[in-house]
Amino acid sequence: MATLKDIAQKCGVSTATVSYVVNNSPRQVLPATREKVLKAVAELGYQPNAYARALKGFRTQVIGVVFPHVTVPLTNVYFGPVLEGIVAQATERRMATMLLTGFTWEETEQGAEREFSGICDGFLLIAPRRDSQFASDLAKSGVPLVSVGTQVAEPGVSSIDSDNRTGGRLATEHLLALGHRRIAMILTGEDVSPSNSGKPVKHNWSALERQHGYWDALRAWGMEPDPNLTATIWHDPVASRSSARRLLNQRPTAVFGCNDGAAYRTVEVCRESGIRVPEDLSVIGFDDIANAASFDPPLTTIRQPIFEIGANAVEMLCAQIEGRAQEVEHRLMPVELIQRRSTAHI
Amino acid sequence: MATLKDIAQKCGVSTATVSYVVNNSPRQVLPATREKVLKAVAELGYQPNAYARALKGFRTQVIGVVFPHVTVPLTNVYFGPVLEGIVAQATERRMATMLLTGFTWEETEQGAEREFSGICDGFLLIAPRRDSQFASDLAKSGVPLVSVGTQVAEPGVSSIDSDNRTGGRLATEHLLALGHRRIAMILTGEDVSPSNSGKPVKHNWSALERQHGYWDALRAWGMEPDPNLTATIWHDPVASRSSARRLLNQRPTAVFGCNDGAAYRTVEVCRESGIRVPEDLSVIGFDDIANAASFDPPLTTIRQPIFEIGANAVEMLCAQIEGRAQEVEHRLMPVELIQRRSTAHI
DNA sequence: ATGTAGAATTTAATCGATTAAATGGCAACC
DNA sequence: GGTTGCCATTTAATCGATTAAATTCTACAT
Repeated sequence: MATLKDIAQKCGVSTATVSYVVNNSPRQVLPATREKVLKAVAELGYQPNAYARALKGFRTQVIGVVFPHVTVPLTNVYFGPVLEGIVAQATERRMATMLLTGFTWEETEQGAEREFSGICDGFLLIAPRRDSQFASDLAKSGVPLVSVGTQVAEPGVSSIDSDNRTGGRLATEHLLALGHRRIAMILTGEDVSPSNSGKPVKHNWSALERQHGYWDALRAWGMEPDPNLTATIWHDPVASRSSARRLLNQRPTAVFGCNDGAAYRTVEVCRESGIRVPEDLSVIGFDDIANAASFDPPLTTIRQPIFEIGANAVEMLCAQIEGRAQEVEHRLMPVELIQRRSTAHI
Repeated sequence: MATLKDIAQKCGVSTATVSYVVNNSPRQVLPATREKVLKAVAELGYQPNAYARALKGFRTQVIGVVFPHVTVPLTNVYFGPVLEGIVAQATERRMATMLLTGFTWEETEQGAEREFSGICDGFLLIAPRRDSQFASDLAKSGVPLVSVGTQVAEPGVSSIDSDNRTGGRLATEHLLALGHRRIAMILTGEDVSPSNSGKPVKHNWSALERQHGYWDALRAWGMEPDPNLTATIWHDPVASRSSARRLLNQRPTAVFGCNDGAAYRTVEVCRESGIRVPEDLSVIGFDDIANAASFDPPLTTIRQPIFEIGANAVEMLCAQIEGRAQEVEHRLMPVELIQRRSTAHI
């Protein structure tokens, strides 16, 4: 690899002069000299060393995306489009995206901090939950940081998410307007398998927000949420099914799944039990993932702008990186009811 | 951010000593000194500056994945799992994955080279075609590089791919064994829209390899490929459909789609034209993407181990990076016929 | 007391850039 | 001729690490 020095030697000038030419510095450089240097640069295929530059405090043009690989694989219906949005927006700004991940959340945080903290101009945190040591550390050291999909506990960390609470309300109001009164909700969470039954369930932040919206709607219609009409499912398919079945035994007339996957699994359980959707039970989801429209029946759901969330996250992060001083911001992206055929009048 | 110097000052030792402790150098360091340094490191939350280290020739533990964003979006059925495999294997090796992309292939190559060439220990190239300036440049400068899914034209560049030619043969033999004789093939390519009709079609490397396998099988059965039984489709859905229709007018009894998407689109065109699959026409795909089994009808296809391709690519790249000297290697991953219901005896 | 081996630590060069400050050269003006 | 001022260029410090070489210190034998 050719260095500044090589160019300088070849041209018989100092490295400073070469640097001025290469960086288009406002310094005066004789046109003849500039010419000579540019020629040598082209000939030797010189590329400035990114590390040396970064050492002098330049931006590296790299965004770190921190996420746990196990719970949120890339092909995930949520994470995939978010990453698409991130990469598209980063590309637009000529930045690269670095994926920082581990097989558990703890490993992810440690790895990101230990190995790569110096390399990125800023970080996007796709944390499944509110508590994050990494977020606290970064926030304290003033490194630009935006949390995606979760408002982390650490104050002072900006975040972006869809307006889950409004979405939860919209979904529930839709069911209420269709005449439903016994409306159940299915949450998702972690570590709730039977083997772990003692410990408290750790729900995803977004699921809890959506539940708040669900409660809001019920209360606005003068109803109090019935704890028996809420169930949690998780990655274990067997346990999830039995949990769903238990819920259906409570005879709800409608189910609000906190995401399309949960809704779809409910539909599957219904099919096995001979419950028709939407005739016997209305089901509404959340997300409007790519194939929600081709479900059988096509799924009524709340659409959230997943791609735009990723793009906005990059935009917010760049604002921080470039020091366009900002208050802490919790940006909420609008959601929208998409009516299809899995919900019907009672 | 705390630096080596800060630690050194706090402990009243030189930076060299701190460096030795931090790096567990074989140098002798008094246990008391070591203790003192480690304590300061913990207290100040010191992290070595990755750039300074890299400048001294250390590995950065970053793999660059170079791909054009437009043609191969992340949620793509092929690219998604490949990237999964890459990230999983990289994570296993405590490396990070940097996504280097642009909106066109040219932009991608320029960007990767211009901005980030110094940052990565090596590169994975997911090039859609054989000719790549970037690959040539990297190969010449000796930067570790593995091409994924394409054998680039530049000699000396290792590659990994599934055994497309064997797969093409397997698919065709399957159809021949079912009694089919008029077997059509659908390729995919770029820049073949009507507005671009003058220029030659640029087919994907993998599609062409599969076509070779198709020819191999036909010839082994004493048949000469009929050019009228080959069509190309591309991103433009309208033009693609008319191309598929033209092909069907040639009355094949079976169609080999060079990937599952192509096969599926053929099935759709058949449905519109009242052609039943597999009764009137057998259709076989390639890839075995995640939902090939839930197609209607479930798609017979050639499975390629997409995830493992990504993982193997990282392994090959790391071998290069670590100097475990290798010949140039073109690794071919095994493929497998998956029989489902879209193909039938004539 | 002196010399010396070996352990512990420090000094200083280095990686490849950037950039403030110093320098050199040249023309214009009194 | 000598001074001034400006332009072009170079010198040298700097970023934060690593590490060969130099140095200091300790302990022990003679």
